[in-house]
Amino acid sequence: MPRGRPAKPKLAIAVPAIDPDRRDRLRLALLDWYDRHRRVLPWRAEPGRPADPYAVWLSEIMLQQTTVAAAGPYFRAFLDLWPRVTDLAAARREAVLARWAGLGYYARARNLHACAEVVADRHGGRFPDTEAGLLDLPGIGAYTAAAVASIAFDRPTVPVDGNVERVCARLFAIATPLPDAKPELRARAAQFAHDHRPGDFAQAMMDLGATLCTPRRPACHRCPWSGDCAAEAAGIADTLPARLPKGDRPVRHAVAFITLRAADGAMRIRTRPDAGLLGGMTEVPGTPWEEGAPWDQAAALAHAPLSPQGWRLLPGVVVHVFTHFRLEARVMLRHLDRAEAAALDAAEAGETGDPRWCPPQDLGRAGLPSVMAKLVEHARIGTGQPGLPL
DNA sequence: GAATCGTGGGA
DNA sequence: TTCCCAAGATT
Repeated sequence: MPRGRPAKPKLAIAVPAIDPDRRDRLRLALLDWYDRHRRVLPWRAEPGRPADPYAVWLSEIMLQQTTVAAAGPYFRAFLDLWPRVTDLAAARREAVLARWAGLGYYARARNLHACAEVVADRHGGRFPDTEAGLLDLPGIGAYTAAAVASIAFDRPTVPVDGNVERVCARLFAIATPLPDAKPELRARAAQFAHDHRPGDFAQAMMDLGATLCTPRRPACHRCPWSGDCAAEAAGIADTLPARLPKGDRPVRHAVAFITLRAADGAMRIRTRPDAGLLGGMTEVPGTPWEEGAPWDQAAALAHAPLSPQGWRLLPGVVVHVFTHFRLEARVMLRHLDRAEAAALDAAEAGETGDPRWCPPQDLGRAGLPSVMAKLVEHARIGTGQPGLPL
C-alpha cells in the first residue's frame, strides 16, 4: 500500500438532485424531438437497428475535436478498407496513418491501430461492452467510453462532450467558466442516465447541441426544452457557457527543404519520430521549428540535406496554424543529379526516419499531413507545376 | 494539472 | 484578419 497522502477520492461534484419528474419530462421531450429530427449520419444505424460497436467506436475516435463534415469521408474510407476491427488490426500501421493524413491529432490514429490490435488479440475481436472495459483501451477516455457503451451497448450512461457541456450549462444556467465548470457539468449530465433508450438519448443531446443549442445564436424557440431552460428564462443562453480567456499563440519559424531527384522528379521524404507533433507521419526535411526571429539563410542551410550549396529560396511564406502555435515556413528547393542523389542516399543510409525517395505519383499514398502538403504545394508553385498529383 | 496535440470552416 | 471552435485523450 502506498503511504502518505491517501489517494484523493475522486468524488463527483455535489449538485442539487434533479427532480425525477422533471428529468423524465425533459428526457421524453428530447427523445421525441430526436425521433422527429434525427440526423442521418454515415455511422448511425437505422432506427431500431442494432449499432455496430466497431463503427460506433471508429466514428467516435474520428469525431474527437473534429467536425462531422471532416470526419465523414474518412469514416467511409476506413470502413470500406477495413470493414471489421480484425481487418484494421491486421493492417499495417503505416497504411492506417497514411489514410488518416489530413484529419489531424495523429495520436488518435496511432491509438486507433493499437486499440484494434488489443480488441482483436485480447478480446476475441469484440469490443468490451462496459464503460470500464472500454476505458481500458488505448485512445478511449471518459467521453468515448460512455459514448460507445451507451450507443453500441445500451448502457445507461451519459457521454459528456462539448455539446452536452453547453446544453447543460444553459439548462441549469451554470455561470462558472469552462474548463472549471467541467466537473459540475458532468455531474449534471450524469443525472440523466437512464435505462430507457440510453444510446438515443446520448445522440439526442449531441444533436441538440449541434443543431439548436449552438454556441452562437441558439434557436431556443425551436428547442424541445423551451420553457424549461434556466438560461432561456434569464435571457442569457447566448452567453453560456462562459470561457476563460485563452493565451495568445506564439509563432515558430522553419525552413523546409524540398529535394527533388532530377531524373524522375522523386521527392525526398522521411518518417517523423513516433512521439510528439505529427508523430509517425511523413515529412519533408527542415530546420527545427523555433520561436523568435525567422531563420537566417546561412543558419538554415546548415540543416540542409547533403550540402548547403545549390538551394534556391522560393518566394513567399507558408503559414499553418496549430492548436498552440503558428508556423511560418520558408521553402528551399534543390534538384539533384544522379551522382548527387546517390551521394545523399549514402550520406543518410541508416538514419532514423527512413529517408527515402517518393515518386510523384506515390505522394498521395504517402499520406502527408496538411502542413507538409502545403509545403510541397508551395514548392510546386515554385517550380511552375502546381496541381500535380498529391 | 497544465500542456500538448491538427485541421478546416464559419462568423 | 482573426478568432472561435468541433462527438477529447494523454502525459
